[in-house]
Amino acid sequence: MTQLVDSAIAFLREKGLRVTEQRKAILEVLARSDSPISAEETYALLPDKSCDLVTAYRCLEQFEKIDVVQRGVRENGTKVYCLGHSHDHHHHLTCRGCGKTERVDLCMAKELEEVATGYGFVEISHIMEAFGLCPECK
Amino acid sequence: MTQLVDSAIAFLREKGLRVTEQRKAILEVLARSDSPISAEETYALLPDKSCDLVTAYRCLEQFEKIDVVQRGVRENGTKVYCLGHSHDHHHHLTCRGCGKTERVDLCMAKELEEVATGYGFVEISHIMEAFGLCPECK
DNA sequence: ATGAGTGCAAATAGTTTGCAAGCTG
DNA sequence: CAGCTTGCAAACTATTTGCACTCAT
Repeated sequence: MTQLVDSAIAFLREKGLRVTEQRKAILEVLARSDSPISAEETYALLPDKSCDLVTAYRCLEQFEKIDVVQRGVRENGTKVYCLGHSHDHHHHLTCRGCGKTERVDLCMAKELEEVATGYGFVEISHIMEAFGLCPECK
Repeated sequence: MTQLVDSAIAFLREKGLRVTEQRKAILEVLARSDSPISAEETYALLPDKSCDLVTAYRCLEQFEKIDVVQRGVRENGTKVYCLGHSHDHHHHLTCRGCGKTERVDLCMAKELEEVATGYGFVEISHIMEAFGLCPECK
């Protein structure tokens, strides 16, 4: 748990980002969450308002840039984040009813890369999210 | 071109939705666009404000429900729509620079369905979008 | 004629920006 | 002590909702 946070913090330093209490708190929250969460949710989970909502947005954005977190989207477009480098790239299956999330280790990054290269595109990224109703909600 | 719109209109009737000038105009715009567009963009492309922006939102939502259009998301979370049934399911590769879009016929719906079923999930849907820089923008 | 559909105004959710003050390296 | 970070307020974008009116069926 703290293991994850510690290595993330080390990573911030490496990348020249400053390590503040706020950032540590945000990383803790992400480490504790077993599913991707939005900036607002991250903020809500912070122990007694460790930082401003705006700061949560800004940090998550920074974290994504240096690849300390991975970004996803909800069915409604909300951006969500989870701790982890892109070499641990994976996706999620989210319940439309209760929000319960399962990790999905399927990915077609390679195939996409090929198709994209065929069109002459570079710097390919992708978003993939699956939604459904979990056993309890159906 | 009108072919697509006509069959879409027929589909609305089948599903019990009413066929209005506004809906026809929206379908025309979608048929004319070669890439998925947002509700705002659809609205902007309507010949001299054929309907209100809100109506565009509401119609696109309805259209998606009856499966006359397919919904996607931009990298920033904006919802986008393109004409077409889910049996013609496909994805897109969008340029981060100019917005140019290419169709991608890759899809892992089947694999996702399997994994999801394994977790006991039902009514699976998914979102997948790829982004990159096109030859002109790189 | 009746309820689905529309327009207008206003509310909401999620996110971004400007700027002065604070803290890290 | 320079400048990255933060907080607060405010702006913004995308989308939704309430309600009276209209029109397709």
